[in-house]
Amino acid sequence: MEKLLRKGIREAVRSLYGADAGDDLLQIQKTRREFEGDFTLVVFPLSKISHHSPEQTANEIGEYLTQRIDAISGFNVIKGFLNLTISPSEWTTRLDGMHAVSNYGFFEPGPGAETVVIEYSSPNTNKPLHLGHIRNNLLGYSLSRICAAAGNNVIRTNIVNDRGIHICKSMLAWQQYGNGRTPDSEGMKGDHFVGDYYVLFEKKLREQIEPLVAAGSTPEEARENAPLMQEARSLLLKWEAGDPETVNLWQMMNSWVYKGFDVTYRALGVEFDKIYYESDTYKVGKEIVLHSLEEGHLIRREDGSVWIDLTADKLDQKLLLRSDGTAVYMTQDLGTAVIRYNDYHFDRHIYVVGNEQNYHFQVLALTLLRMGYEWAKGLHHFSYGMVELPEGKMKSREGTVVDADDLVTEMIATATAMSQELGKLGGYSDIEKNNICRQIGLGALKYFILKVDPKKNMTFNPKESIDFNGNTGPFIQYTYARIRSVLKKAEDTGVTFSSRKDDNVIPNQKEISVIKLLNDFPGLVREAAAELSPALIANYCYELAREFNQFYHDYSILGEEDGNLRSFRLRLSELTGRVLGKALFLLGIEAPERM
RNA sequence: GGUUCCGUAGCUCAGUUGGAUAGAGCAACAGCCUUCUAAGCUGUGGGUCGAGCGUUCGAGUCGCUCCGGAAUCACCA
Repeated sequence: MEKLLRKGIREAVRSLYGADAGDDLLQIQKTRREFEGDFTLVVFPLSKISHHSPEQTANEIGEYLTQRIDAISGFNVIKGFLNLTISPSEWTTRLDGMHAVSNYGFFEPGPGAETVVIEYSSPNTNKPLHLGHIRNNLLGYSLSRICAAAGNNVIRTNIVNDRGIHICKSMLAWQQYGNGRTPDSEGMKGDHFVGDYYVLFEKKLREQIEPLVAAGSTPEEARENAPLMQEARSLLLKWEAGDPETVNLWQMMNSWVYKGFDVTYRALGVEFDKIYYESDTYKVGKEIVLHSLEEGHLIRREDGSVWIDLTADKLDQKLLLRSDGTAVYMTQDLGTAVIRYNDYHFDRHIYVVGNEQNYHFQVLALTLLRMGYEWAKGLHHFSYGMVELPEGKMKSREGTVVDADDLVTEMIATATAMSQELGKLGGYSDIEKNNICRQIGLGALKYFILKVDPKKNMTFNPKESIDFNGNTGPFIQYTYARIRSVLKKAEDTGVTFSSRKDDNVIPNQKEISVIKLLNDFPGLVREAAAELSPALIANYCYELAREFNQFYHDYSILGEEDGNLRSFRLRLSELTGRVLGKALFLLGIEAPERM
């Protein structure tokens, strides 16, 4: 539609003023609600070409377009704004066209499609997932669907941080205080079980630190010298040396954690195509660093540590290998990136990681480039903001961390309670009810998180439960369910609707508003992929649902006597439902048939 | 201190490559179920877009300065 306008306006300018108008001069936007019209041309930039006043220019162009283009039925000019009205029959034609496309709004990967690797989740295996991880997982998963819908080949991947001193801490605590207990023996999820030992380690460590500080040590010294810390370090050395007993313990505890993570991932509805483990990739990272050192890209200091000097790029020197030869965080990320490139030859690699690591990813990409990996230009840090509580950051010390499993459980419980209170889902089996309430509770949570601009920090107030009314996931799900319900009733009562356009249907303003939004959907999918913004999709869902609900409220669909009009409204409703379903799909939100 | 990000209604958030009188939801108040699902629809009140200066026909949006908040600058991850 915009293309058509753009072409027409360019012709008008050429014919009227004998000049070519570049794209930057043709500013077309949707007409604001308070004015009459569908599309607005901002004429100010063109008055330089026309050498007439903005008003006169607008009138001349409007006149030209109305006469030459059938789809444009009228225009009005307010100041420098040319408001164009699209003829109602053009809208029914558009609806017909959209309705006929089977996978409307989604694009197949063409010959030139990019391969995009998306890394998200990236958990440590010493703690269960919390609200911060939920934001990460939901963003990553949604991005993967959006990028795929825009026609890219997407690989969803995860890097599990399964080694390092933090893992050794929970291992040590279990060794010393576990008495052979297991998640099974305690009836606990494995990640929570292991996480408790990590917390226990910190508690016992603090008990050891206190007397040392009282005896005159600085807190830093005391921490380093505490017996538990020493033991944790020696456990890490044993692990790196491949000590069988340590490795066995590590494998056993990690397997507990993975079992727990699987449950959480399944509950959240996220998936991966390929999972990498830091315990594999750090070795490759070390090789790459040593190789690059030989090639002269890096610096070896006297103590044996290896660094890269990025001061020329206004960054610092960065450690890549410790003096004892062991790997740091950066080392394994270098290795992971190289392995992934070898695995997939990606065009782009998107890291979904919090903004606290902005510096890290700047260094990562630059380092790989210095090492000669040109593809590192395709690395992109998708940096999202923290989830904060009203009091500020979540602190595990103060027990204010919002646990992922707990939150999901609560959301479903709230959905269930609300459903009961509203007297919904009569006649459904318990299994069906539970499934729908699960979809709604998760829909509320996911939408709540995804509607916010990813790069901003967001606030979550545990005391106020997430809304189910207004601009929420359930609102959109509800709109979808309503539409499905109408379509089901149509089917049950034998009302059919043709997919072909009827010329004599003149849509009303509400209907046109909905069609306009439906018309935006494919462009929106592309834009969301380009901007990497699930929030765009979420806000679109809301707008579409709201617009449809107004139409639904004001007009009858099945009760319409005029068969052509009824058929048109059914087509409109069906496509709206389809688009809402697809948009929710892009957010990783399920759409219930009834609620 | 350096770098990066954020600041919009009481609260949570939208606001397109700079366009018209800055929008939603929640909360508050007032209405609408005999009719396809009221988790809905309609209305009322609520704003110095952190502050100032600049760029321009036009600034919430771009630039500079300042104020406030966050992150980061580890032989942690």
